[in-house]
Amino acid sequence: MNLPPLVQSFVLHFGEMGSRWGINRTVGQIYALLYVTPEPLNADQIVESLGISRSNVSMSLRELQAWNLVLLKHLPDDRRDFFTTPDDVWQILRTLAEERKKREVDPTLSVLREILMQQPASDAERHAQERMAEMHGLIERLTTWYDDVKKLETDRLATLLTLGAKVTRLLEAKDKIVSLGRSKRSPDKA
Amino acid sequence: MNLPPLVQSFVLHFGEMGSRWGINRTVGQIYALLYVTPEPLNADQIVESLGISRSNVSMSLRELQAWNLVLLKHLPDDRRDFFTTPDDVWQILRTLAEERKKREVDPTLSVLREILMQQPASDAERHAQERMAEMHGLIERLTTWYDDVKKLETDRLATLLTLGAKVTRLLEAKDKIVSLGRSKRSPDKA
DNA sequence: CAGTTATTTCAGTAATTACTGAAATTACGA
DNA sequence: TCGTAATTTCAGTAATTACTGAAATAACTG
Repeated sequence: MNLPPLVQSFVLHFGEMGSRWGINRTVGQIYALLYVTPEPLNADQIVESLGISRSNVSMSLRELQAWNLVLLKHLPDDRRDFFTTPDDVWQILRTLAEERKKREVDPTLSVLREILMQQPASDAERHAQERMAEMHGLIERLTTWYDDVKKLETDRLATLLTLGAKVTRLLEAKDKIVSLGRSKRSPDKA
Repeated sequence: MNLPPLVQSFVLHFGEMGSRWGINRTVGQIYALLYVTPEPLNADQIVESLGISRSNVSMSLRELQAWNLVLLKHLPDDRRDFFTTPDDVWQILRTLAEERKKREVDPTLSVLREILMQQPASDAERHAQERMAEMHGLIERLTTWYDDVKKLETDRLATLLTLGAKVTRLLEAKDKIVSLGRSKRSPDKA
């Protein structure tokens, strides 16, 4: 591997983290390299930079494409494939969230749904189904929220993030106003 | 493996998903089993239920404990260890988020910080640092938000989730009120 | 079309990770 | 203290995953 020291640290770190993130070392390294490099790179440049086999680069790029984490570019008068990552880190975040959901959450959601359709044949199964229903309920809530939030334009999403838990204060305020209005017109029965 | 069919489906699914979630098959299966079983189980019961070796169970329980996903219980007049999962799925979610952040995000954050401290020695390094700064900024924003939100009590968190993107409407309303107030007193210069 | 370059595929091998059984350790109870 | 039950450790092996090099395929060019 022959890279500027700062780049190398970054690339090696992504390689090490790869396994924790559900990708492998090479995939992590290639992603990191593309991310910090200003111009798109072709496969041979990656081979050169990371000191790995051509076939490994080919397979890893395919993997990164499956994750939608990489863009294929073509330069004029050059028939080689060049690759980069999207510039916008928010877009990267969205892609990452979408793909992880698809791989890590959706399959479980559908298995849970399937099991919950069945008739329990014992107390054990009845109890198990109850627990699965709780899990299913939580996951559904989370994914509904996610589907909702992912539609926001980036600057609104950023606002939402910055606001964080402060939103609840806003909610409290709203509650007060609402209950105030209600108490004027028709006070709570409880 | 000798389990009621519904339980078995669930357990096998968690086993299969294990690798995608960064845990292994056995750990996933044990977790699933404990999650749906009403009473705490001891190691031998797990061996029995899943048909795996005693030592594997021991190691996997240790792993689950490292994740804080499992509770150790003791029954009176029985010196064996019994295990369950917490009842509250929201609590489980919090633990999961915390542990994944610790393992998957924090190390990268600290590597980024370290690299960003260094003096770039070339244009390539300068550009790479800019990209890393973008990534660092985004991750910091996300973790700040997370630190903020995780402090909320569960019902507030649930409200926030249910509200989802609708919050932005509330924000728009607030913006209007604020800008209205401002325009009365001292209109924008821009 | 033949020759050249770029990319992919895939069988074999290397590296890593998961699991087992036997032995060691720990924690009691008589 | 000795014996027994519970748990852990760990060396060896099995299973899985990652990677390579050679061969095949695809995409162009003259």
